[in-house]
Amino acid sequence: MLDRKISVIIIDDHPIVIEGLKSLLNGNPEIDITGTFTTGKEAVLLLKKEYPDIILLDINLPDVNGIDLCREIKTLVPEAKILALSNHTERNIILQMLSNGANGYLLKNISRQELLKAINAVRNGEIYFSSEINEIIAKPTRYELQGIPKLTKREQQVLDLIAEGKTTQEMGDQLNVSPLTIETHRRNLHYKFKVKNAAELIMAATRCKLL
Amino acid sequence: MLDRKISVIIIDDHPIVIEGLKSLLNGNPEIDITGTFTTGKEAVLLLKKEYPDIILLDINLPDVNGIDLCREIKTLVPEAKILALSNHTERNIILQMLSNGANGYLLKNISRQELLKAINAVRNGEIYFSSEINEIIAKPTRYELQGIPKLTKREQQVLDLIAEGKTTQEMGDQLNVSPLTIETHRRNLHYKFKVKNAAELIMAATRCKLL
DNA sequence: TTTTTTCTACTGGTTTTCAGGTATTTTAAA
DNA sequence: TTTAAAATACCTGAAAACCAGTAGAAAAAA
Repeated sequence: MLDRKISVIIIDDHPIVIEGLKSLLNGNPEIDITGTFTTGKEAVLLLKKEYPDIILLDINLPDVNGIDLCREIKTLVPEAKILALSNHTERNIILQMLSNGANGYLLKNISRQELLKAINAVRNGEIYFSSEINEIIAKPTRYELQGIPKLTKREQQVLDLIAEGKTTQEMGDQLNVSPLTIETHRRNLHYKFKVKNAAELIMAATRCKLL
Repeated sequence: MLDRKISVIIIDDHPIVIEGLKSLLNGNPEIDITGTFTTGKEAVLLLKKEYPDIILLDINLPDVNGIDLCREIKTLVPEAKILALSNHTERNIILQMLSNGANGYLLKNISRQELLKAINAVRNGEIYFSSEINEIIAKPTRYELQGIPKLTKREQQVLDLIAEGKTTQEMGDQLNVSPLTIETHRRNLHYKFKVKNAAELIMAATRCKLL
């Protein structure tokens, strides 16, 4: 490891977070922060020229979705280790980041010690989670286990209108289809969410963040 | 202003944020960070001895609610200016902070320039909001304007059961009252939330965080 | 204690949803 | 291009929800 420093780049739109990470890492002589970016585009441009060891990646970016960006970065520089950095504690977001190639997931309340531990872990090819994240992954709720139903465009439209309190008749008028068609979509929504009426449907959809 | 430096204390449970704020403010010779705290209790203890000019206060703290803490701090050191620092963009949280004595509200994506601007503004007795916050305050949504309905115990019970997908009949059995009574409660819920069916009711109640 | 609110229950309606179907056309995938 | 999925449309009967008004008893607040 004494051949060269660990190069780290930071992608986060919050100046506070960038400065904070710099400050937490700067004390360490092995680490060299080679770039900080506030947008996904900027970061991607640099990655076409430079190849960092570690990428600290925020999920909430102004220009692109961090989850998609993760995949893009992994294809661009597959050997770089990506550490997701976020306040999101939703199980499926964490899993999506992993499936898109992240090597670890950290919450923003992380300490200097744990940050360094995480960086070392992913350098050694391990997958690292901060302790809260470990628990979230280990304890899926009933809804998370049953998965998020995949809705068609029409079904999503109908779902949105149901949430607005529209009646089947009104929805038919608005979408220019027969109310009988709307009833079919409604029935399919009930089936997909395993619920038996509109109230329960809205609850289920809300939990799945589909509303 | 040349008599002494502006003393600032920071209350935030994220090391990254504390380091970030320090780093953003340290360059300024007029500012002196006299303390950083990761819990509300620690901060309150210090405030009984020292009186800072500016308090940068996070709303999400592990031990206490930042909104309550704001009031406590304001009673303890009324002359100190409190700048709330948070990612919350919900209108009523912002207003609660103000009503509890905050002198400004900043989002955590703030830049160094704006942070300094905010500190100067509150020092001069102004109330400061970052631009996004200004917009949120200026544009209340329909729900925010109409306020949160006050429900009776029974109504809340019925609402919960509706959210579980229970029918009027089932609710009557479960609460040992006539289904006709449940219908009355249902009707009153619709009236209070200004909605016309169960789906809309669940949406409205969810927005009001009553579910 | 008086007043108000809450909970309860009823009548008599109308409207909407729900749960079975069937079937054609359009769109997307293999 | 064949196949599969999605969207469309229609039907019926039963169940549930919704509306509008009334009104007594119990509980809480003034």
